[in-house]
Amino acid sequence: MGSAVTASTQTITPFSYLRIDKDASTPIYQQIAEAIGSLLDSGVLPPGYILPPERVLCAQFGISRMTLRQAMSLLDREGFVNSRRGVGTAVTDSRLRKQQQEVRSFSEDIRARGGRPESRLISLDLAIPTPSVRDFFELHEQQKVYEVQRVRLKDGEPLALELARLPERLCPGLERFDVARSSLHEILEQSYGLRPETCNEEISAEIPSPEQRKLLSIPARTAVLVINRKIHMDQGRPLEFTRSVYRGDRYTAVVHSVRRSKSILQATSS
Amino acid sequence: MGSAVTASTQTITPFSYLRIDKDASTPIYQQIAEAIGSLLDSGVLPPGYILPPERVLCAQFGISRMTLRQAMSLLDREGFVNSRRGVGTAVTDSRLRKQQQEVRSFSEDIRARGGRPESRLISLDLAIPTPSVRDFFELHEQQKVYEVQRVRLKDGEPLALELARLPERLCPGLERFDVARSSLHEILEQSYGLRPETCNEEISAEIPSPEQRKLLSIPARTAVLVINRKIHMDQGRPLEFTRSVYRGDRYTAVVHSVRRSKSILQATSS
DNA sequence: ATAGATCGAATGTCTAGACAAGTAGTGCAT
DNA sequence: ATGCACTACTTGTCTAGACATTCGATCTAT
Repeated sequence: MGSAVTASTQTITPFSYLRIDKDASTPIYQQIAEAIGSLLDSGVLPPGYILPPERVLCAQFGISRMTLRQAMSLLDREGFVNSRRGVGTAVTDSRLRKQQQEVRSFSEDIRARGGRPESRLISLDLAIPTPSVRDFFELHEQQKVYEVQRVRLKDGEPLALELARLPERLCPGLERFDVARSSLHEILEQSYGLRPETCNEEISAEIPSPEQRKLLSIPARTAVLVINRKIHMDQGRPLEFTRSVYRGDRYTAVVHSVRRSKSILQATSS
Repeated sequence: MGSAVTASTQTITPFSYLRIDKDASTPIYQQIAEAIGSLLDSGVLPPGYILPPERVLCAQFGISRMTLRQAMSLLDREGFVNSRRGVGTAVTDSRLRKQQQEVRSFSEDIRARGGRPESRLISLDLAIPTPSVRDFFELHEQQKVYEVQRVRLKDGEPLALELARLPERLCPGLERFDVARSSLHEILEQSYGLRPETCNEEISAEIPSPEQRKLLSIPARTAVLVINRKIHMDQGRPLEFTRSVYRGDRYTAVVHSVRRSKSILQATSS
């Protein structure tokens, strides 16, 4: 407050009240990114608002410019702000946040939609995989996969039919767990140390089979949304291959995408 | 070659042959990111390969470490490499590239799938929008929107029925263009300077109506994939609201997602 | 053999500057 | 009034260091 950084009058901005702890274990740039990020997130600053210049912020925080720019880089990367050389750094509209599409399990998905997820186990087998499944898992002739078939419910109502396949090699003894009660992904992470990293989904529309119709209580003249998802782990190792059949009248897949940013390699565009 | 950076023997790596131009207009860190990126992309270095330490690369390129780290940051952000403190920087499996889901027009989508996109214009009207459409575009009572209805074809076969809505205010005189021949997105960008930035899609499965069945020549017992896409521009301004109906037997939506990275604000998780 | 201390090497963070390059406005000359 | 040079201010790029933190291997004492 009383510090005379420059002799001129200091404009009071919302940034004047942010404080950082230089001795904390979390790095300064992260503290600043979080502080400014939450300032933007709370809606205190309207979209288009021009932030104070970097040098002013540096002086206020008492840090070097490169450190501040590291924080700004984080904010820019996630779409909180938008810098233009020679002009300044402006607050971006919150609808424009560049969040990556996230890998979500059924449970996480339903909870994110404000529902209560449940499962009913239909079968849990150890089986010889079909060729396409074996290909995906890169297995030998004899290696088996777990096939977990469940009815998935949202708020007590049947929503989807799910067939998850996992290689036995990665999670031996899976049948000992109660896959109906706890989330399959929680079991994989906590008991086997397996973490999904990337996911590729193929979404298509189909007419339900009589069996699907019965298991999901699908009314007449209703289609189903079929999602085939392939999940990989950190070094690209295949983890899960799941086919989910959702009631078309109760479920909608949501995809968020952004404009192609100038990539390092823009070979794919013709 | 002849430079004696250190007295010890220099290991020859593929990086030894990369050259940069310090006087070029493109920044050094970007040149280096591109050079190393293309090296990784060409598959010269296998996944898991440990790059030379930063300080070695700095010496080879004759640049400062912060500059090299800026290049590495780019590569890391796009998933080309993976750094671990105390260990080193390793090449990531190419299947693990963290590409953002991209905004694609129908034409771009079909071309990316290796097909030839075409259009047949059904109607182009200037109409009073429905409440939900008006809400999205933030329009007043009297303001109108263009409604462009087209049959979209892939390799000459009807694939989708598309109803695109655009506010008249943004693209007055749109009817003068040949929206059947050229891509709507190209017209918007080149003639009106309108560029899509983000896109939100809701994908659902439905039973086709008799009219849809006729226009798309949909066979019996086939569902349709319905995609509602809302496109925004740079400051979050709404640009386009489109409803597309795809033949379920010919089209599959593809979604790529990644594990939630440690975000600046991780408030959403309960 | 095994557990623990040590140490070298690697990335992570940060500093205090410098110059480059783009933008928008000021003010002058026409 | 109009066009143009100039200037102040902004972000972008880069340097040459410093110390911190983490990991893995080696060495040592038990």
